[in-house]
Amino acid sequence: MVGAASGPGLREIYERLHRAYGDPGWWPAEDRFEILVGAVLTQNAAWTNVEYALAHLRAAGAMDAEAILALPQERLGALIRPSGYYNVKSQRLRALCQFVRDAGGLDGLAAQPTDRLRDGLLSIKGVGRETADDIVLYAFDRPVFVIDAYTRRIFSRLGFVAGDESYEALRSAFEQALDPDVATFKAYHGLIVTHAKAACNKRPACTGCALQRICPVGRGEAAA
DNA sequence: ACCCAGGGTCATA
DNA sequence: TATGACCATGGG
Repeated sequence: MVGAASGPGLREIYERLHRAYGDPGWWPAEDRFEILVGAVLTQNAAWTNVEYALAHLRAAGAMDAEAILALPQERLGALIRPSGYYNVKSQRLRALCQFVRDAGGLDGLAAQPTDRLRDGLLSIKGVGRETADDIVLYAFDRPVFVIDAYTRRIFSRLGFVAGDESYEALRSAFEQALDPDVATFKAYHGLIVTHAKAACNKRPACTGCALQRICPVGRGEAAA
């Protein structure tokens, strides 16, 4: 599964990234509920745009499930407009808030075992695997490894995975290759995104980047 | 003007 | 299972 035939392991990749970028400070949020909202709003959207939307919700006093459920759909859409897909995402936010309410609030969710929590989140229309795992890891501090497009791209170029595995297969592989430490999982995903933005998502090849010789290069280009 | 971003759903085959 | 269309804004 995961693991190049030779060379550094997942743990050493993490060390290199951490050495280069420090603690990425993920997930940036003022409180736990904001992580749930941000996880939905950031779907296929730039985080800077999500910040505008989050600021609007805070300013409107709508940073909690009941307040959001009390908003007219159109009003909610207007508040989150900068994060894109506002018609879709306003419905997804409502569904998420309804789920939180039905579970007895965030404390009710926090009392659930990880599998039940994750399955519950996945049952929400508009919450897929990555969004659910963002929430489970960053808002509820459970050791699940978040897989995203960057993770696939970087680690397939590094030769750790083929890249076309199912989400669950990939998640399972990462979780079993690492000690189940929540703080490490949180930082690791943040570091992957930080690195992708800093180097591996750009052309030409990133000279002197954190992963050095094993660093992947730009999209669609062969490794040096 | 074009490309993309911290995805997910739905219809179709 | 696996493609493709669709959703929409702001920054490079």
